[in-house]
Amino acid sequence: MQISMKCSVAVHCLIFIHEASGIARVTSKLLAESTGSNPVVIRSILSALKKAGLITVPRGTGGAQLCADPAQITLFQIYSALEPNGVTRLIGIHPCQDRPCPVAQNIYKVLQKPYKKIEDAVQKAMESTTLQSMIDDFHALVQQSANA
Amino acid sequence: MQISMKCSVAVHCLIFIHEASGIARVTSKLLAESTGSNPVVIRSILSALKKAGLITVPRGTGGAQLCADPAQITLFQIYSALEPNGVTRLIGIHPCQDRPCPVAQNIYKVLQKPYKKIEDAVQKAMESTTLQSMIDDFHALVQQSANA
DNA sequence: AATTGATGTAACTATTGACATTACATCTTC
DNA sequence: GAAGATGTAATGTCAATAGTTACATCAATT
Repeated sequence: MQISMKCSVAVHCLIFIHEASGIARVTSKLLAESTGSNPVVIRSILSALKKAGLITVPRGTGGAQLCADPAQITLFQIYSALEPNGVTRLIGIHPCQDRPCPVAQNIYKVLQKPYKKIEDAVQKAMESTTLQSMIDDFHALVQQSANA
Repeated sequence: MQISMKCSVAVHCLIFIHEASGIARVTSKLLAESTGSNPVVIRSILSALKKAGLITVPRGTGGAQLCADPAQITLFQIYSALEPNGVTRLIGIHPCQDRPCPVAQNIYKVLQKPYKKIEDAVQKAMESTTLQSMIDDFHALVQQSANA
């Protein structure tokens, strides 16, 4: 399993919501068209972001809005909102502890240290990226293509 | 997709091969029993490790052996041997570049920087773990349970 | 209050990928 | 040549992901 596309879609939605703020009412249908996804999929992602306290989604009328400072929202927060077990689920160890082999009985513990190192590295990398930095990059890219 | 169990099985095999060196002839059947996996799966893993120059597997007779210093074999080498696109495949971005929305057209580029950061972090974490360090941890664990 | 358009969810389907298994050709040693 | 091992293609199985349909609920407008 990978860092699912849900994560990239979520970032997409958050940037969209930020850019549309005060301009348009952002509905799941609109986001579905922009992301090439499905309104139901979008709603489930927005629901997760909502539970994490990153956005508000008024019921009935729609119109999602950020409810936190983009500079304070990290990629790790976004990812964690979507994936219950977070970084842990990125890694799998084959089950074999019941085997009569000493390697089999200890491989799990042997792998724990290096795998934890990887998880921590991923978390740190995600925490070092904020929504604001991605919005800034987005603006720079739009500016570039406007000049071309 | 995740760092597949192939990777943990591969480490399992390499430790097994190291420990059995000079004691027993390590066949895919033996490794399958120890890992709780299947001889064919083991053979495909050994084949990848062989191509990466980490082990030798004599045809016909079997008896895999390390052909590199465990202190020089990193987890990243092991993982890269198994997964063709390495760390890149850990991450997915939804396809939407053909959409008429500026966010859709730029989201791929916006995500490249943070995702590259994650990949680099994973690679570094993997490179900092050697087979030797895992073998050492394994020995310590065996020693512990012998004392208990 | 009826209509419209939106969200919140459950349920189902389709697809993909990982792993397991079968089968068989090939190779080495005895 | 027989036995046992590897190399590999082909198939089966299962879980996870994404897409879709359906419908209850809600808020604003008329």
